[in-house]
Amino acid sequence: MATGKRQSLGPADWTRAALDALARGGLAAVAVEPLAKELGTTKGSFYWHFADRNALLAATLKLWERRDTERVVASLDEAPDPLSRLRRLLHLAFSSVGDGEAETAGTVELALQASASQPLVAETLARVTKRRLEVLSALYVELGLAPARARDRALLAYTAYLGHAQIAHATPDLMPRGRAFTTHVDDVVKALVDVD
Amino acid sequence: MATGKRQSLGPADWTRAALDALARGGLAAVAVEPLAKELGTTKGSFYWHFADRNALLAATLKLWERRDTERVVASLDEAPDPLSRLRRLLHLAFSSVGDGEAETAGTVELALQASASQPLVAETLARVTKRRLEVLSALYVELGLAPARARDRALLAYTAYLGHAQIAHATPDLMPRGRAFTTHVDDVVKALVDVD
DNA sequence: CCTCCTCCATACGCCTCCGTATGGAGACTT
DNA sequence: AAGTCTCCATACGGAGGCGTATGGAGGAGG
Repeated sequence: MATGKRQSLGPADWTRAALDALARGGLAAVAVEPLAKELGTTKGSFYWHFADRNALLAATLKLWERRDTERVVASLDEAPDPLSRLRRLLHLAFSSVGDGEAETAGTVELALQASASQPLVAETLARVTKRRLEVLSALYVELGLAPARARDRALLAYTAYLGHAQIAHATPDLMPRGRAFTTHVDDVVKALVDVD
Repeated sequence: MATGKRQSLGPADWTRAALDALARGGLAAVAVEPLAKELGTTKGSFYWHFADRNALLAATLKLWERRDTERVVASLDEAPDPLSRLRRLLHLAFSSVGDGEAETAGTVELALQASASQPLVAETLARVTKRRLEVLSALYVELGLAPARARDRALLAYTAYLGHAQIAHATPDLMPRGRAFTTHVDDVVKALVDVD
């Protein structure tokens, strides 16, 4: 009977905090003692629920991957024709990355991308990226492209998204703002959808 | 040995080693004691030539930026017409990033991109990115695009390059190999050059 | 030869993080 | 009420990094 309102912490609290820290400060920020301080507790609590830091990392990555998968399949509906779906998907992805100041989306992904030397990170990143590429590729196939070319275009679209997120995060001053941002996204989507 | 005839180390040796370490292990690898061990010396040497770690970082970033600038202006010649130049530039950039195993180019850039929280890093990264975008933008203008659209296309090309490098570095298994890689790059260049 | 000045080695204190050991404070059972 | 189990606090040892202090080794100059 653990559900309900317990005042004591569970593993879920730690993974949630770790995911937050990961988004804010990268992989290095997923550290036991700082997280403990942030949660108002001590390491004693952590090492009760987890074997070591790596176990927390694994759980955190799992949580992120699960959320991401849900998000992907969720956004896959809406709009019947493939062209609209692709447009909508790209537009959402590129817009969410960060106009102005709100930089909520994609920061975890960038943090992981930066720490791909860690095997655990590399694995989950590979899985997620693979899945996204498959989704994109399928959409291009629906648009009438041959599988090989569809995969190329999917890769281009995804790399563009990645770099877009990268710029928006690292050097946001070089990203157009407000109206210019909107037109830029429109232009990008147009270029990526256009399959001559 | 190579440069002068001094067997004692100078600041240049440290910055070169630091740049290497930066490419290999990211910003965290630019650490005094590990570098000292690698150079076969101790911290005593380092703190004679530099005030602190931050000074080394500044010098290292400066070195990279200088090299990068030279590389950019050097690759800007060759080929008379703008379309050939753009093609050549993009092809070079995307190809150098890492077919197969050789991952020499762009790793420093990715390391910096990952550590943009550091103000020093953010500054130099912004300068370099800005300059590259200007070069690309100018090329698109030469191709006949209006300045605003040229800048959008330049940003798209650069973000695609960034993401391309990102994928090649973090999840190289998802990048086509050999012949497929070549055709992919061709396809990408074609899509980026095409300005309908 | 002696001295000074450059360059580096060694040793130290401080900090942050990891992981372990151990001793409770509560709650829950019997 | 006593025992037991869950969860956490505290204390400890170790590793690795930063920066400082201090003492040479060795050549340049007098």
